[in-house]
Amino acid sequence: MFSNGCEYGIRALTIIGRASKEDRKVGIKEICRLAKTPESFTAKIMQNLVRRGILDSQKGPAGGFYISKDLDSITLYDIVEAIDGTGVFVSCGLGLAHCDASRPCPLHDKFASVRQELKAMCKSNTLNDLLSGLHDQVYKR
Amino acid sequence: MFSNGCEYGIRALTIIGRASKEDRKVGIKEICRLAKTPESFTAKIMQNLVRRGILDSQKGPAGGFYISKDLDSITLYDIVEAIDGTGVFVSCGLGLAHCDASRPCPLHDKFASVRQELKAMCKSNTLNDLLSGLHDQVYKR
DNA sequence: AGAATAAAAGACCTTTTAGTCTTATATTTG
DNA sequence: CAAATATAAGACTAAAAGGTCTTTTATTCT
Repeated sequence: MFSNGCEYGIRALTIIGRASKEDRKVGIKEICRLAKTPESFTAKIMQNLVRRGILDSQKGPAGGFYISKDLDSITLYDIVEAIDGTGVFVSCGLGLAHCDASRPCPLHDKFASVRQELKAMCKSNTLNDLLSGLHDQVYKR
Repeated sequence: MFSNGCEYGIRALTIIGRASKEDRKVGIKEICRLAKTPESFTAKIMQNLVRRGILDSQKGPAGGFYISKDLDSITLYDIVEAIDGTGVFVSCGLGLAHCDASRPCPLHDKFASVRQELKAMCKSNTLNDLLSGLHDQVYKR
């Protein structure tokens, strides 16, 4: 459904979000240790999210990643869009470039409603919502 | 959502299914011309589906692909499973190997219901159902 | 039987995704 | 200012997905 990078990104953001609630910055090593994600790859994803304004970072000692925005203002949709784009929310189930209500593929209506529910779910869940489901050992292997 | 190969496979099957209703076999060239899919790649997918018993084929002149099963007995789920496997129907939204109701990831419940709707949709739609939405120029570019 | 036709098989190539590693840059602290 | 620390940037490598091409095998038709 989502790319590996996107899954890693979401997991990492929950770790950072939790720390941010305690006004703590988190280094990439700690993020990846807790999120169980590959370090260099995750770092690259984080940098992309910083550029897109979802995340903040500070270099140097006592630096790390943190979130300055309201955790309720960052939706799952925002995160997925930033990493994977909107394809999963809008593309035709049969991969057609020109599939819409006026020229529907055989799957159009049925697929559209699934996509719609996915989209609604992602729009209605914020990073803060995810934190309530994040107990200490969630990402244990 | 589905792989390219899976999308091609579904499109190709609608072409073959329609022909099978008229007791016609279809060659790979005609299938790909109508389904707008790449020929060699589609052929490979068809061969996989033949091996898995979803599709039948006959070599030689006047040969081609056809479906001998009841078109109502082949669900979208069967097709997706044959080509992409069951991953999309069962995997954790955050990519965790051990995510379930007893040890849920922060997204588990919300994601499970989307996945569930996708699964239900795929199980309840048969190849025959798709044919009613297939008018002549559906896969026109 | 021989020629033509069509799928089967599998080697091969290309592109994208996934992931690593090295070097540079910024920040803090002593 | 120097040393240490941490992110930024980007070149690089590996693996998977996507796709092509050639050869073989089965079937039909003359």
